[in-house]
Order: sequence, then C-alpha cells, then structure tokens
Amino acid sequence: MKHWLMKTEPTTFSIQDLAAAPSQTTCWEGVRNYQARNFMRDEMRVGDRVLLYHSNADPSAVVGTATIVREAYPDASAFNAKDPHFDPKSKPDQPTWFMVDLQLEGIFDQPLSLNDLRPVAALKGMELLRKGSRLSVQPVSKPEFEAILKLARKGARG
DNA sequence: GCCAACGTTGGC
DNA sequence: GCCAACGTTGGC
Repeated sequence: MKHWLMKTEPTTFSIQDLAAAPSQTTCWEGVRNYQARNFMRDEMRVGDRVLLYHSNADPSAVVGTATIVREAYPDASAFNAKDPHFDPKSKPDQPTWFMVDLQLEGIFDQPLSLNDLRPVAALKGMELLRKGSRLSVQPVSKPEFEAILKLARKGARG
C-alpha cells in the first residue's frame, strides 16, 4: 500500500465539501500536470491512503485523510469546452488526463499547518515542505504519513 | 499583491 | 534540441 498527499484549494473544493458529498466520495478531477497524472494513473491503487492538503488557505494545512476507492479513469472535464479544465488535446478515445475517486477517512481536529510540520524531524525530507514544491499529487513515505497522523492525534497546536 | 520556482510553449 | 518568454502555483 502506498501513501500520498493531494492538494486542493478550499475555495474550490474543501475537505468539508468532501464530507458533504454523497458517500463522502468524489472524483479528483482537474489535475493537469504530467507528473501528478502519472502518479494517479500508474501508481495509485484502491486502498492507498491520502493526506488532504488545503493550499492557498489560511493557514495552508494538512486537514485530514482519505482513501483511494477507484483507480485511474479518464477525466471527462478535459473533454468539456465549457469546463475551466478543458484541454482540446485530450480526446475520449485517447485521453491525456485521468482522475481517481477518493473517499473521506477523517478530518483532523486541528489542521496541521506548514509551521506545525516544518520543525518535525521525521518530516525533514517531505516533498510538501521543500522550497518551491508545487506538485499537487505527491508520494509520502510511510514514516512521514505516520508522523503526521501522530501529530494530528496529539493536536499540534496544544 | 508580490514574487520565487516551476512547467509549458514555440521560434529558431 | 536550445532557451527565452510566458503562464501557473502557492507561500507569505
């Protein structure tokens, strides 16, 4: 089983929106970065666990966890000319972009902001904390994932 | 709003 | 294939 972190802007789609969705499940449409796509298409499997991260938020923070409940399938929003994520080079018979389905696992009592995470020794090499990191779908090591769950249980802000 | 760090595009 | 220009991401 692999572990991941997926970013979303809460003004677009927040973890609270996921909690309110039918079966607390959503398709993760709109990813338009090849590296992120490759992770979703080639490596994500049903049962993998995901940290959800709110970017461009106040403060930006890891806010909860989800699990993969459906493996990669074509992202239909790329075919829709009216959709903000429309991409004319993606065709239904040869799609460029893919998405997975996520189901909410839990919302942290306390969001874990970057300032909460940065001092944690176990997270020293975490991609999210790297300067200039922009990848919206990224692998997380098992120790990193577990360190974050532990912090979430503790309540990082005391 | 600023701007650093990326990714993509397109001329050559 | 190089690389400058441009667009986007995302913390602050």
